[in-house]
Amino acid sequence: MKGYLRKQVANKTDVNIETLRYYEKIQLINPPERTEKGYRIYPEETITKINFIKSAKESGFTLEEIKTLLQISENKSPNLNDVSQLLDHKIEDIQSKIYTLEKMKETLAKVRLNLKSSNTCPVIKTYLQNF
Amino acid sequence: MKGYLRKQVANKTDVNIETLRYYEKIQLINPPERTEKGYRIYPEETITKINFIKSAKESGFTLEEIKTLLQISENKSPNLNDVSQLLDHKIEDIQSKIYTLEKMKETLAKVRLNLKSSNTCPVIKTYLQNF
DNA sequence: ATTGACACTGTACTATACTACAGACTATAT
DNA sequence: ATATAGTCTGTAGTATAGTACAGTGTCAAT
Repeated sequence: MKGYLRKQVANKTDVNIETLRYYEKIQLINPPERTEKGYRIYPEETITKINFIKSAKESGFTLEEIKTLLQISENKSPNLNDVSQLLDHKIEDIQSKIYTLEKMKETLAKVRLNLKSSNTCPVIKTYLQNF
Repeated sequence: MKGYLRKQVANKTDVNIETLRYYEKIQLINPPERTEKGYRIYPEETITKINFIKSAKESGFTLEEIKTLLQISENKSPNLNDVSQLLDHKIEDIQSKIYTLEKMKETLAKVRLNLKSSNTCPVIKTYLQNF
């Protein structure tokens, strides 16, 4: 019987043990196999998936969007054209997030540079001019 | 009396009119000036700020984090060393978000490439190998 | 055989981030 | 003068994403 129990998955991925049940409920992860006595046995894949979900969440995707991303990647959508369109859309989405983050990074780097030289000048001006 | 009424700000930034009051309540934006009769008059700066908040939210920052980002940029923190450290931390944060997004983009691009060639092969494998 | 750590279910509670609404006032246009 | 569109306040309700807990069962070690 290879695989992980709830607690083990929770530890390995550093999420709350209840979160796994929640993700199963909203169908973000597949219901895992069960032992005779009804214990969930998660495959290795679940670990990878949870880690992906964590990353995607941090990058501002909702669980609903992540579900879509996973469906795309698993090629579960019925129509190939739909998938293609969705993919393009998601890729654009991601690109624009990257762009925003890069602007933010630049701005904060500038703020840091100016920190010691002038704490009288309201740095927000430097900052806001970028948005 | 230059500035914008609530509705105007809401329209310009495409947020719900009530969101402005909410952001004021949680001190994400400063309480604006009022007319004699108590109407809020928002300065141009607020528009910029709201737009920034929207971007940052999309990039996965919480309102609490955004508050910090704004405080840093406005140089409102008391201690310069604290600010410097926080800045470094935030910049790293942003960098790691960018990294994740770039991996996701690449992956989806690969999935798109493989779309027509093979819809039998579960693309999730290509996908998950990147995480 | 019993203790302790884990599992199961269902249900309830929480935090974050809004969003809506009621009841009253104000401003502008006809 | 009155209609209507916008403002004010306080308060309540919603969606998302968990998180906790009660009551019960299971397993491994002593």
